[in-house]
Amino acid sequence: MNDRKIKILEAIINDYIRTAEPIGSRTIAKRYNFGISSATIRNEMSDLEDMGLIIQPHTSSGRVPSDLGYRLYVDSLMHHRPLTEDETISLQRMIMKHLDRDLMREIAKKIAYLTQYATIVSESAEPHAVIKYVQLMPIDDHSILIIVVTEIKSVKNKPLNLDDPPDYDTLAQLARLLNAALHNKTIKDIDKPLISALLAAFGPHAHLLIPILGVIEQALQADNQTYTSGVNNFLAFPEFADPAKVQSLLRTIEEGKILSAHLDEYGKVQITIGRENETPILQECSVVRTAFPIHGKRATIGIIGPTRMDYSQVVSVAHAVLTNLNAVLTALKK
Amino acid sequence: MNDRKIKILEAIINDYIRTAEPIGSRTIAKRYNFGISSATIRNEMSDLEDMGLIIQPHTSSGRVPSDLGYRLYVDSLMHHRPLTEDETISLQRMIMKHLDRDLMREIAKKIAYLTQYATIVSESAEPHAVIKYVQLMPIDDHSILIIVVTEIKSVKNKPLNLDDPPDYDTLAQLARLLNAALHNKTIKDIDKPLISALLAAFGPHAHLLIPILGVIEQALQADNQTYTSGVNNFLAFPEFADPAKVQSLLRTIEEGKILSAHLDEYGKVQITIGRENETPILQECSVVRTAFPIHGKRATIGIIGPTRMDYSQVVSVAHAVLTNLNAVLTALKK
DNA sequence: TGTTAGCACTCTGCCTTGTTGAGTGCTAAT
DNA sequence: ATTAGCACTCAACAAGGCAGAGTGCTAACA
Repeated sequence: MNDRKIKILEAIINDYIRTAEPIGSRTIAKRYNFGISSATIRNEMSDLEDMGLIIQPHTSSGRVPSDLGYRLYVDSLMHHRPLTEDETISLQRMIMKHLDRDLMREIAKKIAYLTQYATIVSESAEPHAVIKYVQLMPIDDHSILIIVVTEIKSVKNKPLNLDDPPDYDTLAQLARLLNAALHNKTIKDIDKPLISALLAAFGPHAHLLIPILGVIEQALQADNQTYTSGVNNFLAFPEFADPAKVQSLLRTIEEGKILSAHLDEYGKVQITIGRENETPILQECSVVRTAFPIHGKRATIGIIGPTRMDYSQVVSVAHAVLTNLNAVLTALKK
Repeated sequence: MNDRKIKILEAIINDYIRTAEPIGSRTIAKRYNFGISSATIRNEMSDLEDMGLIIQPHTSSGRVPSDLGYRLYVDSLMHHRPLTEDETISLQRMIMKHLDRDLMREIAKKIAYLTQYATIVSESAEPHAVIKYVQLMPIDDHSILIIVVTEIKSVKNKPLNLDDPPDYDTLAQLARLLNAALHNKTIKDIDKPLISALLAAFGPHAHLLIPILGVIEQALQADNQTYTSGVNNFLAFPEFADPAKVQSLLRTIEEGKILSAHLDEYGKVQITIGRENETPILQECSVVRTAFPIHGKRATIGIIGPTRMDYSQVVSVAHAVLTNLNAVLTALKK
């Protein structure tokens, strides 16, 4: 594996990412001034093919990078390509504007716009989320509001209609009981003995406990809000000319299967290329995934394109989102 | 316009909805036993074409319904086709299960599943929404929670970090001030004089007012949550074999332009066919729209397919959703 | 007068065939 | 080790030809 082979492989990958056409030896000889003839390149390409890094779709065509080729490129050849200043500013503005409203949706939009690939962003509860605080308060003569605060800034509430709701002070008393019992508990900690104890403590208001526990469960549950943007881009890729393929891909995306493979680490960017994906239709795609914590929840980003995706750009955009989010969040904490 | 023409038009529309292939006179003569020959049908078809109800894509092909033809069909010929019992039960279960969680998303899914057409469901604030109740409460030593209840069951809340938050009683006092000033007010009623008055009343806690008003504004704002399902179905329609067309359609759907034409009446089902739509790409589609009030908000449904869509089925499904929602909601009110 | 059989004509879709061009592998010369 | 040259392969495209579905028109018929 000499330096020349690397150069040729890079040339093939770069050109193929742009054109989606198999690259021939003559094309490389002309486009790049490596100072070697097409015949030499042919020989090197033959070697690269033996190594499994490139593939010949049919006997007399140019070469196309293989999954393994992309893997090598992604792991050691690829360059980082930072966003322009304008892009960065616009990204930061968007984050600040939507920090507590529609952030996931807007991130999906932004990434799809920047990369021109389909993007999924999903927000779900931390699996180890704990209850911070429960509050009950009267809304009007016939209803009360149940409020559950899980992690800092993550709040769930639900109104409850009652014929004869307890008064303010009674509700405060009940809330005190709940907080004493449930503070820093996870969903698993709420077991039968605990519920029995609470029922007893609630006394004449025991009937309130079930809806309250329901809201708590909802608040702790992973409810997996998912936002998608830019799926239309798939229709422009020649490798997805077959409508049946796109249809099955869109269905897979809609079902949210892309983000099911769980990332453990926050802030890392993970790439799965072609066959490395488990879902059949995704084996013709590459997925760039990353995750970050926000508002006590866990957000996951997935960017999906053909294996011929512009990894360098996509990874740069993903990093940009992570770092700028971080910057805004830490700036706010001060 | 005799009875026989109607029959023939219906035959053409029904067959074309199924097959997407132009229908010839011989086909009709064979498939339907109207007791007339293909030549007679040809004459009638020629008349129908003169009336603008059907179209001949090219000189020697069968006929295809025109937008006008579909309009006639939809307005006077179409039959209602009720859901099966199983479908109704499953629909009702879904509604009850998701009544206060992900209802819009699930409705979109359900309709897309039942009709096999792309479905958009969007939820937005009523333009005349009023403030019902504002509440402030402490979360912990460094933050308070702002809660705004707009219509019954529509609640918005936001935590606010503070160095030195007021205590429980002070907050209650401030909330009382807010409620006195804002009860049953709309966003437009919150003008400068009102804000000045509140600022004065808040005294040393005036700095809390701005974030509070921000949350109120957010609660009253139309935030237009939109859910989409079943877009992949478009790829199966032969009239959308052109990827560029589908791409532009998907983009239009993603941008949420489908529901921009506002329906005034709740509970009505409105159909726009082909050229009746304003958006260019939608002129090859038909859109079935309806709206209903829920949780004090306004929900809008849009079902999109080719002009050759199965109107009868789509309209029936739309009605089914409306009536079953109504049934569940009124049942709960008791 | 409305209906129908028959015929000539038209147009699309599909299949076949031939041609072009890009690309390869191999061999022999440098 | 590199390169020029050559024979070979294969996809993509265009051109031609055929089959089939469908029409409009005319003439015959009830």
